[in-house]
Amino acid sequence: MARTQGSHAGITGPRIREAALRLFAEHGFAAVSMRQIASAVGLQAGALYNYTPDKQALLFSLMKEHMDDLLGDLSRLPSQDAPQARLESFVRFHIAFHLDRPELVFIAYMELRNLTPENFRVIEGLRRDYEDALERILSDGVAAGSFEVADTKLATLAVIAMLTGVTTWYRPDGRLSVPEVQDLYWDMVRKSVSA
Amino acid sequence: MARTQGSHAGITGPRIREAALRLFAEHGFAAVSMRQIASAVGLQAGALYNYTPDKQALLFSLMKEHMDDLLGDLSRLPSQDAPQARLESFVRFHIAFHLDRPELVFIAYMELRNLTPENFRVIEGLRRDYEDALERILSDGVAAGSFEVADTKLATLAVIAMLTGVTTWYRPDGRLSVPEVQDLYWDMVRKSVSA
DNA sequence: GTCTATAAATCGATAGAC
DNA sequence: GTCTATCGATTTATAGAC
Repeated sequence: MARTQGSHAGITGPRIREAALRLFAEHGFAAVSMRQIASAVGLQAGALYNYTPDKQALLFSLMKEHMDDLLGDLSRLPSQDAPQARLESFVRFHIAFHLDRPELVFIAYMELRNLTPENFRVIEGLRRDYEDALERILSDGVAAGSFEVADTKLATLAVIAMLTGVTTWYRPDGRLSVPEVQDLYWDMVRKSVSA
Repeated sequence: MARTQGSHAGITGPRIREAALRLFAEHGFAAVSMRQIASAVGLQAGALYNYTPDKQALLFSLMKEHMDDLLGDLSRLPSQDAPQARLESFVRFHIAFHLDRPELVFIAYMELRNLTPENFRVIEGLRRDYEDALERILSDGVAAGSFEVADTKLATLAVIAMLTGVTTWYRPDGRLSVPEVQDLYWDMVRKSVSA
């Protein structure tokens, strides 16, 4: 089955998503026009609608794939270790994953309010699943006497907020390497939930 | 000097700022039109330009005032105490201040990219002043042997990120009171910088 | 100080040619 | 699959009456 002349299916789609990702992260979903996205890929605006039914679906698709990747990678972490080891794995994973895709992280947080209600519920549910995984580690650690945490739900949100904040300041050419950042954050998290 | 008929100077201005604040926080700066703001205050769009030269100045004004309030209140905290006491004051202050104005906090972080370059530099400088105040506390504590922090700059950003995250989940009618939240976060912060 | 009216530009999305 | 052209709505901001 030969491709139609001028067709770039399989390559144009991803390029559109990458351009949208970059532009949404830089200017915000509402501030970016379909014409801007098309221009960044070398297309006219109308051609975008061969790849997405509308602008909203493009945003949702980016966020959904991001959350699926996050939960997919998370599920591959060792889950039989002691709570302290699982917490360390979580901390190092969270930092590495988020530093690897700062634009997606930014969008997944900043553009929640630009999702339609039903799309919002989907993303919010996935986010909740992720939080629950960390809370489970903390609860197990408290039950085992490894951690001393007065409120596991609050501690979960506090740790995630602390770790995710790394994307706001980390620069690859900066003072610290990723492993150094992981070590420093792990040290703080470890102490914050210790007895 | 009698006021012109129909004039509401001194009351309309603040009402416009409050409406803009609420709408920006809910939908984002770029997604809110001057007509929406005017409508929320019972005006036509043109009337807004008696109070702000343009939409950008309205956003900047909200963010600038917020940062000035933050630094003003911060400067009134006791600064002669021991590092541990100063850190506790900072943590409790940060939480109380931010929970008291979640919409401004949200905007001051989310809409940075919608500021013009010169306006961005102003806000970024004030934010840096605030971070420096916390880093000073941590550095003093390390020098005094009260804290054990491997990297005071990273610890500063980590603590601020953790604390500011409270605005994303706290609800006044929720499970925890503000003092309870302050206690829980202070416990985690205290341990995270301890020896 | 607020209004109506409007300028000038841009928006998302669609239709139809190729 | 991409193009040109366009619809209809909306945008910021301004001009001028009152």
